[in-house]
Amino acid sequence: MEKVYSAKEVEAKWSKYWIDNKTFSAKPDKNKKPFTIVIPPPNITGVLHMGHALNNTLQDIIIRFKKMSGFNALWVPGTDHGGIATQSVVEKILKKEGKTKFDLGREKFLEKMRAWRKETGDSILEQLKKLGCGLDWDRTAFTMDESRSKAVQKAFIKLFDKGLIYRGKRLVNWCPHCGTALSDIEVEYENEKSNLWYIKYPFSDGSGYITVATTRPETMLGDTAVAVNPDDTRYLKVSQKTIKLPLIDREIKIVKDFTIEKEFGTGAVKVTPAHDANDDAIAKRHNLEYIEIIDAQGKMINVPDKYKGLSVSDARKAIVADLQEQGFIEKIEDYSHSVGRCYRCMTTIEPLMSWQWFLNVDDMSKRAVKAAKNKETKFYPQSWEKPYTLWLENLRDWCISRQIWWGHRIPVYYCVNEKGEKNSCKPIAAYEKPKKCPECSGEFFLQDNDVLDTWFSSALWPFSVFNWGQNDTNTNEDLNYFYPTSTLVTGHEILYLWVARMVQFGLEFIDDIPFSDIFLNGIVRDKHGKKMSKTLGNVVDPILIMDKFGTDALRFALSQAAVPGRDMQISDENFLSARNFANKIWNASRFIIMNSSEAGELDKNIKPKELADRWILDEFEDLSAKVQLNFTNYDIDKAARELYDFLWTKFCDWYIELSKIRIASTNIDEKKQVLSILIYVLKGTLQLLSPIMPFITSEIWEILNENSKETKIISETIFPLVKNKKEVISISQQEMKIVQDIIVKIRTLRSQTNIAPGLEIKAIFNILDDAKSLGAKNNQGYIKTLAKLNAIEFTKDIKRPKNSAMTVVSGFEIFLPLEGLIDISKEKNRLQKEISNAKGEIERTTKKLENTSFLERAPKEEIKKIRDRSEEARLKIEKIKENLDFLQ
RNA sequence: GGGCAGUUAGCUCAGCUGGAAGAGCAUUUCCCUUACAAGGAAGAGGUCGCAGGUUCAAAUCCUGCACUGCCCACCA
Repeated sequence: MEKVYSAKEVEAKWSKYWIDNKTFSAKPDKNKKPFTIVIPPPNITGVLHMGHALNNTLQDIIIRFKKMSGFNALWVPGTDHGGIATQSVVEKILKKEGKTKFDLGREKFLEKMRAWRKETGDSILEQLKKLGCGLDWDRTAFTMDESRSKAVQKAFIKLFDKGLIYRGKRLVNWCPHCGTALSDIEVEYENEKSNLWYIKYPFSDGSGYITVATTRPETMLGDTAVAVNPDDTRYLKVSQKTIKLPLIDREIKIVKDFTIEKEFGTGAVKVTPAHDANDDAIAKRHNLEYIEIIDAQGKMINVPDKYKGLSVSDARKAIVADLQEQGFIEKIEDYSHSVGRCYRCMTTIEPLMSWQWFLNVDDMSKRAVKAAKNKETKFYPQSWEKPYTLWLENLRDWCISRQIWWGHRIPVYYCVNEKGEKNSCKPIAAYEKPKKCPECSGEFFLQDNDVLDTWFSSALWPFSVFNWGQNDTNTNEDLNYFYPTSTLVTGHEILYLWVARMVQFGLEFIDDIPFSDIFLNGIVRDKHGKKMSKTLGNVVDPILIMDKFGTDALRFALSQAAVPGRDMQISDENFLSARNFANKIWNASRFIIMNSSEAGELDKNIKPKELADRWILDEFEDLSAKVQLNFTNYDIDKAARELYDFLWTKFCDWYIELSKIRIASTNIDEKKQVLSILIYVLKGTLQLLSPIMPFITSEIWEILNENSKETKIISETIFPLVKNKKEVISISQQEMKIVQDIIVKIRTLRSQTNIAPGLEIKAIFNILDDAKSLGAKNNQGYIKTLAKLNAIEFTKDIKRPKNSAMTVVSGFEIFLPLEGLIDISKEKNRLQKEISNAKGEIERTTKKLENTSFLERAPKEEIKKIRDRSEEARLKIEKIKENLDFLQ
């Protein structure tokens, strides 16, 4: 074994091994309990970023943990076609060639899309292999492959036939850049500095005007009313009047609506039903006319020639200028308000009227809410449940059609005549083009041009990956066994976009929730707390981190930072420290392996006879229980920290150091004993760590078992059983604490009196309390080794050795005779400081002990603890003072 | 406007079923001690955001407030 752990070869070896040997493939098996995770399918546009690295590391940890806990663990891989996002990437490439998708036409363009997918499609899955993910690669799915497409069709047809999917012309969120409608959650709102224009709308009868305040003056050409609050005393008498719209002189009414806030602006609102969601609602209540003035390209239509064809922003400038010139602008204020943008291209959304397909989700939403409230779907952390149910309760129908080409084409066919003109027959939803129209017996059909929202197929993912929808039955062997899946691990940013819809569809189609646990991970931020983004240039590439620090280091650093539901800041320091940890594990193992190979065959039976042995075994049991509990509760961060602390501090700094004296022993039995315990604890710890750091633990495990009959594959092993341990500190742990205290005290003494670290010296322990000193007496060997002493003299009432450094621990005084070596004045200062520390302790404790309420109400053990502490501090001061006198 | 998190050592964060303030990194001193200098030993560094309250006892429970970040909402 090399002195420094080199991750590269080890990682390449094991990620290949797991794939070649199908370590993580799973089939239905009645004798084992399933544990299933379905991957959040990354978009095929994607390259692995930190968010993926985190999300998939967490899933892999859970899968490996469950597998090693005896479950039939399955993790299904796959990718998403990504709808608008992916199409726009290819469109950008076309644009560089000076072409648009229309130059190619639908079929050619889709060919191009498929070619692009083939080329770059699954590269992210390759990166997941590098990350070590224990996925069942034979099950790799794609949202647009044959099986998944069939599932989409089946789902659509079912919903259509049930009457839940319908087509209508409605006000939708329209992205002029992407040229498609979007659902409500695909719009992101952002505050923008703008103006509030106050425009005078003259009454038709010439009796003055009413002023409206608006952020969108250009839409005035589509106004069909002005609305005021019915309680607004300023406008009590205006409702009989009409208004003559400036610039175009169209006559519009004044309506009264309770939603209008009197305090805002002038309390009078211009109403543009065809281009504003609020106005649309008002228009419905008051039966107002809809006038469309903006088209799908974001250009003005149905307006005077002067404005026709202008973009929205140009139209705004022109209209404001004209209004100003004609004296209709009362004033212009600075104003900041939120503007909706397309979540893919950040273009400002235009609300406009459009023919679209909608899905009525009322019933599914209610069922999803019920499932959450009954804790059938549980959230980790729980705080997400409330916003989740709130969102579901206030859902409007989902606009599922998109005017793009890349996606699942809507399986609806219209009966047409020979010229291709639509007949009035009812559209038909079907897998294939119908042969004959049931209404008119016509034989010509056209398929709907739109495709489905990419999230429609994503919503089917938890069961479409198990090939739901391939036939008339609603289930199959895989679904029966693996569905509902166990845990969904994802970021909260797609809680509504994806998670909620999977639950809705699972309940709708399978009549069961898709997963019981929803584990939400946070966002990975840079070291300044900024979200990583290409434009900011602060993106940390996980692949580079893997190459630089090792994949296990990346995984460990992410795990340690992954407090459920919380964002995390991460930087090279985290990875560096994790890499050092990997090296530490490597070297500890190296030490043990080197020595055990010299020792020959080891005892299988562990006979812990020494304090240190009992102690480390107790500590290991605690660790095992804690880590397994943490994994179960998705507290991956806690598990990582527990393992780090145990391995580094308890195992390496203490137990291995303590074991050295016995390893060096000439007594071969003694040597074998301690080595068998070292190996036992090391192996167990490697197992517990292997879900987080699978590569290094696999490698060490293999080396450890080189000549053994045990499996050489750590992933195939089962975790050590957790004994039902009480939450108390064991006797060994108490005793060990005393020994450690003594060692640290002596080392401190040595360090502060500048005794050369290598120099072995003698110590005198002057016993003050026989009972308390027993532990030290029984474990002198440890104290000598770790405190570098060549002898310990136990005495009572000794004469103080001349010029010695001293300190007091529980049960005795310790003297280090250092004739001629110590600086008397320095030693005095040091002792003074110890006294002042002890005095502080006395002050704190006496304050409590003089408090009668404390003595009356606090538990007895607590009072005893304080008394002991107080007494110890008192004794300490007394002894140090004696020594100070002696030094003088 | 509503909701949810967070505020602890210079930095990143643990601790929060109430009983002596913790880790990593950075920093100071010493040490290349035969597992590891990607290491070891010993230090220094905090009135736990502010103000009240409950309690014998509060970083931990309750109530306000401030700041930061996120989410939701029909902010014309």
